[in-house]
This record gives sequence, C-alpha cells and structure tokens, in this order.
Amino acid sequence: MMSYNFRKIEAKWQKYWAENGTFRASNNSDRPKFYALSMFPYPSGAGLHVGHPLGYIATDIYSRYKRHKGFNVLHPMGYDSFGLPAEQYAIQTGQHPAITTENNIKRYREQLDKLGFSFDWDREVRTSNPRYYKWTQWIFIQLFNSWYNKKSDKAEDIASLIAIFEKEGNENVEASCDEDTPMFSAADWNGFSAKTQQEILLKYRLTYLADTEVNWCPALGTVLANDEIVNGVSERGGHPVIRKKMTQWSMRITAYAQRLLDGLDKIDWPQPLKDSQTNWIGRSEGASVTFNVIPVNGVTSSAVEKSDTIEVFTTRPDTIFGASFMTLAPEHELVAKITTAEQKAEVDAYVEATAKRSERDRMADVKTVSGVFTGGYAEHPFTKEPVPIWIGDYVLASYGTGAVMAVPCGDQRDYDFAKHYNIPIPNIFDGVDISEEAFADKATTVIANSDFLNGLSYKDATQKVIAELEKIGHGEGKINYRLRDAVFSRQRYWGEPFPVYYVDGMPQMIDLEYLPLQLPEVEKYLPTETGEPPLGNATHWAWDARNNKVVSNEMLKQVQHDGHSELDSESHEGVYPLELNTMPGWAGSSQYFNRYMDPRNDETIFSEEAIGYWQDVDLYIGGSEHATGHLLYSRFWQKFMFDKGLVPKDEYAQKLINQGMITGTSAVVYRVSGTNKFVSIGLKDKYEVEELRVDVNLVNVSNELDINSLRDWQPEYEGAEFILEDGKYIVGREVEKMSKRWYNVVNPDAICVEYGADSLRLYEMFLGPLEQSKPWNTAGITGVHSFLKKLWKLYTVIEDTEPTADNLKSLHKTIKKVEEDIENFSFNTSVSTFMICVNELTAQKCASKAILEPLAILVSPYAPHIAEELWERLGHTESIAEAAFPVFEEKHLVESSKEYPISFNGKMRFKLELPLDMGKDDIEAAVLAHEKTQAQLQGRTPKKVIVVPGKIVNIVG
RNA sequence: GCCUUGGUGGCGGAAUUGGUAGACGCGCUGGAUUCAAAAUCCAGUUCUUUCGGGAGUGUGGGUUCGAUUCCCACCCAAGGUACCA
Repeated sequence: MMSYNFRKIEAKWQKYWAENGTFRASNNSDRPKFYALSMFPYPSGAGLHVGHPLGYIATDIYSRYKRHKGFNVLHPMGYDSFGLPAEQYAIQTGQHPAITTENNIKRYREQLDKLGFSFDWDREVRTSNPRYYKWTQWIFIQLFNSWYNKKSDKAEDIASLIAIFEKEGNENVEASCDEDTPMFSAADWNGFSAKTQQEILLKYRLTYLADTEVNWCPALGTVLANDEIVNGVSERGGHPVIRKKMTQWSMRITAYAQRLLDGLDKIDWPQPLKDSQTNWIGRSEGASVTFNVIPVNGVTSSAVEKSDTIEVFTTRPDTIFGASFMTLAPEHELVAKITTAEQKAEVDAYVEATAKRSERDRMADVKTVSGVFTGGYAEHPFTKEPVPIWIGDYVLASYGTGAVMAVPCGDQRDYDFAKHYNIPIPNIFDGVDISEEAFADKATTVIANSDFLNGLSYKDATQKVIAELEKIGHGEGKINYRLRDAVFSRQRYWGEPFPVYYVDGMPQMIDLEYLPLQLPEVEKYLPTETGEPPLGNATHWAWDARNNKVVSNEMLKQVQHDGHSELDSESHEGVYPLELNTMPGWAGSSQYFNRYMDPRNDETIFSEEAIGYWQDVDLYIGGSEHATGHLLYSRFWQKFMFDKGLVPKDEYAQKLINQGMITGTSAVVYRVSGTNKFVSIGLKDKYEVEELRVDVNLVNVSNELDINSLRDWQPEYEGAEFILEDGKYIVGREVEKMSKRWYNVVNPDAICVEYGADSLRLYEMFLGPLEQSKPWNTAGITGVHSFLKKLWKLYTVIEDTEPTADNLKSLHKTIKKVEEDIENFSFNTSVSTFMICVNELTAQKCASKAILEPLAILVSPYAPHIAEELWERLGHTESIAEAAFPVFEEKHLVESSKEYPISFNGKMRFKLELPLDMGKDDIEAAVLAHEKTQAQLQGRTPKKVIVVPGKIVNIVG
C-alpha cells in the first residue's frame, strides 16, 4: 500500500462530492430533517484565515454525523455580500463593488472547497444578488404594510387599522406607535386629507420614516456610528461631527421587545448571549408619573401654560415623597419654555455645550456632576409642593421620557447631584442613615415621611402609590424598555435599495411584481455635492409609476424651491423620485436562513412546502459578536414573519453555539535600540531593545527564525545583523488577536498543501473546546497529521477475520465516546479518542474488516477525505457519507476485574487488581491484608474503611 | 461599577452524576535506525525528595471518608455593557 497521499486523496473526493451532488438536500424526504447552519461570511479581500473555518468545521462534523444517523440534512452556505469594505475600495479605486465582491467570493469559494465541507452549494445565496434582495425588499414592504396590535399581541395588516380608524378613530386602538400620535375620532379620520391619513398611518407602520438624531459628519457626507467617532471627531480623517436630525427609515422593533425577551426562554442559546440580549432590551418595571409645571410670575418665557406637564419614568415610585427636584435632559423640549429670564443665559450655554459632546462622550464621563437650574418649578402630585426643575446631562434624552424625578436619598446619581448643588436631601427611609450616600436597597426598604406610604415595604408601597397615581390621574404602572427602534437607512451605495418612491413627500411602495428594484449605476460612490447619499449621483433613478419602471432623472421636472433647485414630484405625470438611502448590513442577513430552504424560488420568498418541511434551524453556529445585532434583528423579523403566517416557528434557531476566537501567536524580534542589530530572546536582557513583530511564517516549530527569509521579507531587514544564541535566532511569542498588523495571520491554504484538509480539520477541533478562545500554533498540527498516517497504516492489511475481544473493546469504547462527544459538541475530546483507538488497534495488530469498517465511519465526519478513501479500499463503491453510524454495544466493555485505587485519607497510594464481583467485605479484607496497606498505616488501626465496589477504596486513619 | 465566561505541567488541553489529577497531542531529554538529515520507532517528561516518600488544579476558608468538581469570601484574565431613572 502506498503512503498517505493526502493531496491526491483530497482532490479526488472533493471532485467526487461535487460531481455526484453527494450533499444535495431534498425538500421532501421520509427521513427526519436536520438543518445545520453556520453564519455566512462577509467575503473580505483578505480571504479566510484559520480562525474562520472553526465554526464551519464544527457544523460540518455535526451535519455529516446526522447524515450517518439517517437524517435528511440541510447544510447550506452563502455570502453576506453587501458591505462597507467593498464600497470603501470602490471610493478609492473606482472599481465597482460588485466586481470586488465577485472576486472575493471566488477566493472564498476556492478556500472553502479545499476544506472538504459538505455544503449544498446549489442553495448558495448572496445578499447582493438582485434575485435574493428582491425578497429583502419584499419583507420591507410587508413591514410597511403592517402595524402592531397590542390587543392581539401581533402584527396585523394595515388595512385592519384603517378599518378601525374609519369606524371609531384611534381612541380604542392599542398599538405600538410614535409617541406624538394624536387622538382622533372616526369623523376626524374621514375628514383628513389623503396625505394626513398617510402621515398618521406612518406613525403605526412597522417600518416608518422618522426624524432621527444621528452623528453627521459634513466632511465625509455620511452618518457615523458611535464607535466611528473618537473625541468628537471622525475616526477617519478627524473631521468634526455634529448631532443632526435626519429623516430616516426605522424599524419598530420595540413593538416586539417583550416577545423578544420571552422567546429567550424557549431557545437553547448560550447564557452569555441571552444575557446580553436581555440587557440590550433592558426591561424595567416602574411607573410613569406626570408633574404639572407651575407658571411662575415674572417669567419672560410666559409660554408656560397651565397644561404643561413633565412626564417621568421611575422604577421607584415608592420613593416619590423623597423627590426634591427634577432633572431634564438638556435636549428636553420643555427646557426653553420653562427657563426664566435670570437663568436663560446659563441654561443656553449649558445646552449648547452638551450638544457639542457626543452621546458616547457624555456616557464615558460618569464622574463629573454638572447641571443648571432652569428657574422653573413643577408641582409634586401628592404634596403639591413646588419642585425645582434642573437640567443635567446625566439624564439622557433618548431613554425613557428624557426626564427624571430626582430622589437623592434613594439614587446615588441624584444624591451626588443634590450634594453638588446644595439641594435638600429629604430622608424617606425608616432607620437608614443617608448622610454619606444614597440608600438603594429595595429588599430592606421601609418607607417613612411619606404620608400614606409610611411603614410600607418597597413592594407594597409601589403597588399603593401606583393605585393612588391612577386615582388622581397623575400616572400609571409602566414597563419601560431600553431597546430603541432601529434606524434602517444608510447613506451608502453598496446595499439594498429601498423599493420606495415619493409622491408629494409621502413614501409609496413599488408593487411586488416589479421587484427587485435594482441598484443603479453611479459614477462616484461618494455623497453628492449637496450632501445626498451616493444614489443621488445616479442619473437613472426615478420611478415611472404608470409603466412601473426606473427611468432617467430627466423625466423629473426641476423646480425652484427655497432658492435652490429641487425635484418636483408633480411633474411629468407619474414620474417620481426614488429613495436615495440603502438598507443597512443586517437587512440581508435577517431572513437568509429561511431563504436557503428554497433559494431559487422567484415566485415567493420560499414555498410553503419548503418551510413546512424544514421548519427551522436545528443548529446554528457563529460568533458571539453578533449577539445584539444580527441575532436580535433576525429574531424580530422571524416573529414578524410568524405573525404574518409565513413561517411556522417564531424562533428560527433552536440551538445556537458561539465558537470561540482563534488568537494568533505573534513572533517578536528584539532590536537593539538605535541599531539595526537584532538579538535572540535569551540574550535580550543584556541590551536595551525594542520589540518588533515579524511574520509568523518565518518561524519554525522551535521558535527559530529563518533569517534569510526575513531579509527578503521586508527591506528594513535586508542589512540587519543578528546576535544569535547557540547559532540560532529564537523569537519571543505573544498571543493576540489574529490580525494583519501583527503579522500573525495564518492562512489555511498553505496548511492544506503541507498537511491536508483532514489534518487541518482535526487540528482545529483538537485545539480545545469549541466555545473557548484559544491560541493558534501551527507547530502542533504534526500530532494530528501523524495520527492520520497511523490510521492510514492500520488499513494496509484488511482481512475478513473475526475481531478479538480487545479489538471490539477498543472499537466500542470509541463509538460510545465519539457519539457522546458529538452530541455534546465536544469535538476536541473525540480527536484524542481516535488517537487512543488507533494506537490500541495498531498495538493489537488489528486487521479485521469488522473493526476497520465502523472505524472509518466514526472518523468520517472529522476527516472525510481519508475516510472515503479507506471506505473505498474496504470494497465499497458508494460514498461513505450515507453509511449508517456504528451502534454501540455495552457487552464489549464488560470487565471481570477492576484495578482498584487504594487511597488513604483521599490520596491514592497504590492500586490493587480485584474481581468486580467481589463483595464489600471481601474487598476490605483483601485491602487491609495487603502489605502496602500495612506500610501506609505503620501500625495504626484504620478508623474507617470506605468501599465503593467498582470504584474506589478509601482508608481513613 | 455591573453581567458573563474562565484560571489545571514549558504549551494546547483531559478528568461526563464528588471517587486514580495531568488522558491525548505539542515541545523537550535520552536511545534505535541512517554515511548524514528528514521521516519513523522506543523510553522518559507536574514539582520536590535523604528515593521511603511528600506536596500539588488562582488565593483563603468550609462541607465530605474523599473536592479540579459543591458552598462562602477574595485575586487575576478575557468578552459584553454602562450616568437606563
């Protein structure tokens, strides 16, 4: 038999699988279904590094295992191919993002193919493919045409809302809607103009237009995310950033806050991930309380009206009698109104200063207490005492109502504020000292100095005060969520276009049959000179609503408006401007898992048969960095789809696993300061040195640097001198994130060439538990590689002989362990188990087909190429992929004797072989009679002897 | 600060319901084979030791015949989150 030629074997079977469609999944089968999914990648220009396939390998092992177990397995792969890097590249080079993306996908595909995954490539999706994003646009339209009915607790068609409005107005409607939605009767509704009706409906739709405050960078012409801003200026370029209101599409995800929270109990997802979603949603129970603003004599801003109120949300309504002031966010709409003449200058200055700070800045600076008194007062709803109104930037406009009733004795922030500005701190807790800090322990709270709440606990007082508030019409129990509606517009080119055009400023959806609305070509990928998004550069970007097609912008009449030229939507009979924003990155990934079920369907997003058969994802593996992004938005869309009766499950992934990060092991060289001399690590302490990273690929297993290759690597090393130890240059090692800047990125390609995909797959699993992050060190791969060579050797002779008892024991031990491991996603321990098994069978000189055949199947999910080759060698003509998983039989593991560990006070001191059927007393006698026992005891009499038959003997004394 | 996860040899890690700590692999040491190297094979490899043994799973306590495993307090690291009313 030839040696293990993995290159030939792997190429052979990869070709075989592709040609035979081995992993093509059918949408109907008598076999039970199993849907295994890995998060699809963004195809970046850098290609895959060894960290990427970790999750894919795990999913692949599980998929292959399930196939052996008789399941009809769906295991698809695709690309999240809209995104910023391709657009950034286009801005720099002018190359169309579609071309960049296509090239990157090609490279990804080549790399993935080399790793031997059992993907059903016939089902590949790409979010940037019009045939795919047609359905992203379609879902957007579904959301637009829906509202959330809190009575039925689900999304309903907007038509049902209109019907209610026509019949009874909105008084009895309980819906998730904008805060500023006015009340109207049926008569009002029917009297509204069509445009007004549209405006009102927009306040209810699940996707809607709203003025949202964003971080606008005028120099870059785009909105920046919080983490793209550093110290108030853009991270790229250092341009100033301002807070600006922009009209943007939003997703009413808040409607689903409670259901997103409740759903977490039903799914088997990692606890940390559930926790971060729970925190993100941020449910808090409390009450909303309304304070009337007191008109003050001598207020220049006599705008204050009797009816002006401040609504606050509090989780501690029980402490309402301790409220000694109120604090509004500087942005609060009432600030200007209630500020008195004396305070105006100070307040204005404060408001302006706050506006300059980014939200992130404000939040990072927790220590500084700052605020200004407005001069205004509110009336305490119970005591009717005036309560001074302050503004302070510790109150965030975006949370709750942007106003708090400050109870300094019970809240540390309020306490600090009150201390700083000498505001009284009334104590409303019984027997508690608040001279040093606030008292916030709910559990031991006893209310005092609080009228009808005196003597009550937190719980009772809360209940009572809410009832009283409701009675006097000053508040009610309320649940508040931190979760905010998600902004869905991006001022970018490379994303899904909205299927939206505007008539008289009101958004209109393009009819389903004319989708997809394809991304237009543009000359430049930057914002326009007038600050419009890149799509504003398109010359062919207007909607002809009569012929239902995109037409040239020239069809739109230009009119003068407010002194500058604007598109007039009334012109040219039925030609209207199209939306210029595009959808965000998470749009395409929010339903891709369902689309895989029926990816070539152009009639519907997926057929009822397909979704009816596959139902949901059984196993989803991906990175934890998506915890509060993709994994929350996709749950939201799924619940919406469920409400619409489009999917049978309201949670799409039953089980989810986060694979850990693979960190890189950087190589460090030490340059003697001010010279071009490099000193080996063992000698570095004798010099003053700087640490520099060099390419890890220049270093061998023993941390020895290949100096000649280093000289070629970068010009700065060409003339370098090296101070060696024992004739070698030894580098230092540093474990850090795998990244180009540390030169520690390891590509799978070279490893596949040198050791093969099976070695790489095994090694990635062998590194450690799937969920944990662990350092990569290519050196260790020789261990699994030589295991594969030993495995190969084991099949040199194959005979039809009866297996020995030892053979069977080795095999069945392995079956049991490997099966348990796969079920528990403990793939690292399986690899050890295989090694042990092969070592044992080799020692036993096993050649029995009855052992080697099932062993090949066991190995096949992990190292599929070699398994196929061995399977063929065993005489099979069909792929091993569908071979039945071996069945574990206990009888082969039954032992007749046990090597008992004999411990003294819990410490094992020696071992003693005894029959397993020996009784407790006999064991005790045998152990006590043993000479080593006597030596241990040194004449003492044991106080106690614990015998656990089949396990252990412990002697106390 | 809060939440979560983790802390075991030189390194990655194992120990499934409390029962032989360090499986398996890397690296290292010695040996065989070889003209030599690679590859392969064999032996050893937690620390300590007066070679009998003793200590040992981040630290300190506790429960137990027995604790890496359970409980309490603390320390450290990684990730998430943060003036959330």
